[in-house]
Amino acid sequence: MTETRITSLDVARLAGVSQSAVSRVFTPGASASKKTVDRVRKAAKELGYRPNVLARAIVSGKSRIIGLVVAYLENQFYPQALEKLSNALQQEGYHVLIFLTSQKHGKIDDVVDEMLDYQVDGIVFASVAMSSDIARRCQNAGVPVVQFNRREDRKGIAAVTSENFAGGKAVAEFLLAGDHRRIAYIAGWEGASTQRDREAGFLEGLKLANRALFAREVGNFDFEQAKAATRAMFDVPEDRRPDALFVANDHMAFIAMDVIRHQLSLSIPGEVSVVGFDDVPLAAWLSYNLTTVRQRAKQMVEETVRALLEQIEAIDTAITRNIAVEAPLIVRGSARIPEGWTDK
Amino acid sequence: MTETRITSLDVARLAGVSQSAVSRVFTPGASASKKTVDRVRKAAKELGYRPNVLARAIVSGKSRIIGLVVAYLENQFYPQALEKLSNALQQEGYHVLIFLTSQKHGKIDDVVDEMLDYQVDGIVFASVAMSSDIARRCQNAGVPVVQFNRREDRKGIAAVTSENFAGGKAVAEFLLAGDHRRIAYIAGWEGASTQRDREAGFLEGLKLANRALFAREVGNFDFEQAKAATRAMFDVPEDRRPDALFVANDHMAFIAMDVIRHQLSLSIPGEVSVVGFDDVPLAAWLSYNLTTVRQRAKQMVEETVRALLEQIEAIDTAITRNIAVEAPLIVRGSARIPEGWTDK
DNA sequence: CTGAAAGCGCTAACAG
DNA sequence: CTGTTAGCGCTTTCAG
Repeated sequence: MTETRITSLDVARLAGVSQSAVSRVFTPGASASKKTVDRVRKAAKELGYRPNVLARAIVSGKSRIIGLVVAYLENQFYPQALEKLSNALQQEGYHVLIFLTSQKHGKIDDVVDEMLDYQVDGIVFASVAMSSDIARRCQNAGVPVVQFNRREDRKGIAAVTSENFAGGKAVAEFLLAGDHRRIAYIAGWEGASTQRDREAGFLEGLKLANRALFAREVGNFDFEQAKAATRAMFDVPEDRRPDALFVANDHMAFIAMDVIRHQLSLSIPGEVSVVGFDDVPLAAWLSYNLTTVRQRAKQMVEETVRALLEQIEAIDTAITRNIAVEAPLIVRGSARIPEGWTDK
Repeated sequence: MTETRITSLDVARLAGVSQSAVSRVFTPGASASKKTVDRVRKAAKELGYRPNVLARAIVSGKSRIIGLVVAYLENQFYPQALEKLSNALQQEGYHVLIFLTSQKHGKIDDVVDEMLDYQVDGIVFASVAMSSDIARRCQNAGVPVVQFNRREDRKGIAAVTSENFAGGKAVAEFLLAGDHRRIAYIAGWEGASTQRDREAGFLEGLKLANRALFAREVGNFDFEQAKAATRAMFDVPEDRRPDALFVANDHMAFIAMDVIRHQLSLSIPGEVSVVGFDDVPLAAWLSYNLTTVRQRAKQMVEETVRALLEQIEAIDTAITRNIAVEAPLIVRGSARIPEGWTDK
């Protein structure tokens, strides 16, 4: 076996045409006579030739690689989104260079440099905080950026999220309708727009009914912290214990449920109603059967890809904008269902 | 803002040296006087220069990209492994081009072509069936391959797995020691070596005690199929119902537990003991608290990276071999614990 | 439509 | 150690 790379020149020789003819045949916006095309294709197949993407990238400036930065895959929402995103981009002829990174500050700057080194055609930041410096660097390099599941107030970066505010508000309305008296909230990382928007919507919903939050803890989207937060909130005398809990995402809601049920032996939804946010597959499993707000991952991904390609192929007018996908409340069994409640 | 790429030539001019001097400074096996290095580095920093990885790849033949093919991310074991793998490779200066693909036959062939197009330095196949054709194509292209969590009997491809046979056997011993009478098994996809090895070890364990399997169904590592399999197995008169169940992986074990507990109202481990395989994070959560065999993802990843780099940097003798990582039984609460049982 | 020629940005001999 | 000189495999003018 050869181990030698077959080049367009090899094909050209076999087909009896020039090397540039071969190039044209394999270039989308080509122009070649049917005769040439046929001969080249035949020779190419015979040799098993495939254009060298790297060489093409270097000269055309388009690598057809999209950089993807994800902070952590523990929360089931991200693997799921990653899977969809990868498939959608592959569909469009792009490939995904993946970077998993902690939120650590220096780290992410390095990551951006490394992506730029590969001349990625675009970058998706999934739920990672972005310094304005990063945005600037990407812009300088002419690389489109879109944020997935987090938005920045700062203008100029496209972002795709759910309607987090509306989702949070809907949870408040649902809990209120269920006649809950002591409504509590476990927050995610307060630097995250998702967290802020969900909480703001939730509080707005309470406020419209002239009600205030009964208790609040911060779980930081982290497993251990959410566990501690739940214990702090519920391991108290009964009269100070919440009867309803909204958790900023499903991942934390699960551990909250575990603590409430298995460590404190309280019944859900009998003594405590729990509502989450995301609707990851696990939420539907019978052990949790979690009432939650659904993030439509598929739509979010579609919008992300659209926003990205729009910028990449932009003749000029790529309007960077924030897109929010509708997020419906999915009623299951972890929270008391108000009498006569019907899903919309 | 410029938008123009800074090249080594720009740096050379500013530093007052030749272009190749710049190249040398940025090439690991370089040789340049301290003076040159300093001047180049300074000029580079001033311009914000970074070598173009693609150009480097094309001429050096090394892209420092590793292709990763994963079948599905639903099973928590894979996101977890992916995260570790990505980090480990980044540590070594490699980057991961990720391909998520169904097992569909044509698909994976295309994927390999696409990776080869990018001149990946190596490929990791995580739990995907490999045709011998694929192996050959990679070998032809001189691209090292290692399989993660699946091995092929065919020689010539390195593979990293757990000690699946021993793990399965340990489960049998544990269940036997727990005095279970009707021991059942839910299998994964029968084309997978992991499935075969786990089952073979399990059966061997039973056989050594002169016992046979009481019932067997196939779950194919699939959520819905595992659900159906569990129902078929347990929704029967009590005298035909197993009192112990080994499931080929945690992912299926969870749904089995849900069906047993919440649909059939049987108690675990009171009426049925359940044991899984993988020890994904969810297994430790209180709702499941699953006794299972641990796959040491960290070690598996380390071995994978080692095997890969060994082949990539191979002077010549890269012995392709199968590596099996020890897989200990983790005793939790989903299966009756034999009296006097102590973890080793 | 086609071939010749000029690069893309970089590494790797090769003489000094 | 350094600069000069060839390329790597491909796209893209530019004349025909």
